[in-house]
Amino acid sequence: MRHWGDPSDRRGYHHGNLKEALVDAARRFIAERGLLGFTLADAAKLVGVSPAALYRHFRGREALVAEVAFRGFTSLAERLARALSGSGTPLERFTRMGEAYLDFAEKEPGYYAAMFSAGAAESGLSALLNGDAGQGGAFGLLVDALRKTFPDGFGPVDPRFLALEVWALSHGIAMLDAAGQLPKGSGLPGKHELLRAGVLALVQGAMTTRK
Amino acid sequence: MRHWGDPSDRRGYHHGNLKEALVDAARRFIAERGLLGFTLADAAKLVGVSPAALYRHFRGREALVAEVAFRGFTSLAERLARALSGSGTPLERFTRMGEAYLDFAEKEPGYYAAMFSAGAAESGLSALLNGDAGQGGAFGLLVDALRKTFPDGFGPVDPRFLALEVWALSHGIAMLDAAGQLPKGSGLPGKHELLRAGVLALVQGAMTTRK
DNA sequence: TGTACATCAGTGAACGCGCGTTCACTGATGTAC
DNA sequence: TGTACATCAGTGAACGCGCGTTCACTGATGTAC
Repeated sequence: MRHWGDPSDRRGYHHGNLKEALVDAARRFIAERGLLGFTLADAAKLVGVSPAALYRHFRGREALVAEVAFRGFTSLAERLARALSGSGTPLERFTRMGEAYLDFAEKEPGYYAAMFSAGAAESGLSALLNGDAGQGGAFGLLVDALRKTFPDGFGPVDPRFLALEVWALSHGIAMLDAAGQLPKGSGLPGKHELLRAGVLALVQGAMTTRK
Repeated sequence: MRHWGDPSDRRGYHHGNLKEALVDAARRFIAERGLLGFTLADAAKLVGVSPAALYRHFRGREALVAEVAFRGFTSLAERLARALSGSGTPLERFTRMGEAYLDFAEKEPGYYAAMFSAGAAESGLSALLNGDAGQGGAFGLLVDALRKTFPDGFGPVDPRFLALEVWALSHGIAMLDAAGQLPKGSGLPGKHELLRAGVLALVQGAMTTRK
């Protein structure tokens, strides 16, 4: 079986799938070495192409990273939607969505780093985040999920406010985990339980808030 | 008044306070341009010294960044401790501690970025985080604060577990805010209210958890 | 108090390196007739 | 079907740059006698 991104993919002079292969290589290098450690030269070499070939498909390094981030947001939204549309009670599905988020951050650190890098917010990617669920926006998806999971609402609390809290907690756990700053072997439950219990507490806290 | 870090500080051939000035310059540059954008050459120039002078005080770039991170942890722990030892009810002081955390992340992005950079966990700095409160560990401080603020405990929930949740939420809010990914002008309350309400919900959630 | 000397914080020039990017080019592909 | 030609995805060599780091050095400081 042949894999894109492998130098042996080359079908002669034309690669045939260079753009995809470059995005894939970038994602992998960012995952391995971080956004700092990723270089165009390495990506080109991995793909089996000269460094200059990249410029047929991207304006430059920044554009390539932005493309990785873009695909990351798309992929994340897909996974969250899939987790949410599974079987079980609404609360179970909502919980599974949280797990899917942490899994994504852990298994796709390349995507995740690109998505939340310094320049990501400026390059119009935030629309992907804050867009409606129908437009594939991950945040909109979360808000919708909250509305469906808890149809009675949260009293005076705006679902978007609650969604922000859930997201911030998820993001914080994911970042601390990625940085190796969650205590290991302390006898404490792991990150998934951390998120599950935290989300439950946030939701319950919102529901018991009365004007 | 003269400031360290200003080229005019030079008292002739010997700087007199070069180490401090370099750490300060590094912190400022990291704040302005991020960890990627910070260079030793810029720091040396700002301080008014040749790039080579740095090597009298640090083994290299990495060591300088580690020193910035070290001071960041120390400074954060001090501020948290100060916020906690103020006036008011325990809950008020605990809330103020959360605000101090967010303020630190916002006002000292140089420290914060260095503290939570990729290499920070490996360089023994995690001890500063996870150490006891008596040793100045910020996390230990948080655990202690929870114990004192809620002397009745949290039923079956380990205070360290709750502290992790609070910290992850704080960190997540701070990171999203720094990346410009918290929605602005949406009519939603700001980050401080986000943290206050979130922490309250987490604490209440823990208190109402019964085996 | 004055002098010799050890110490050490600085200089400044240079280094090797690897980066992102450019350029004129060439080989492959697809289409018109 | 065969040929001419436009298109365009690749090459490969080179670029300028700025980085972190080194080196032999020099000037200032402090101490012993």
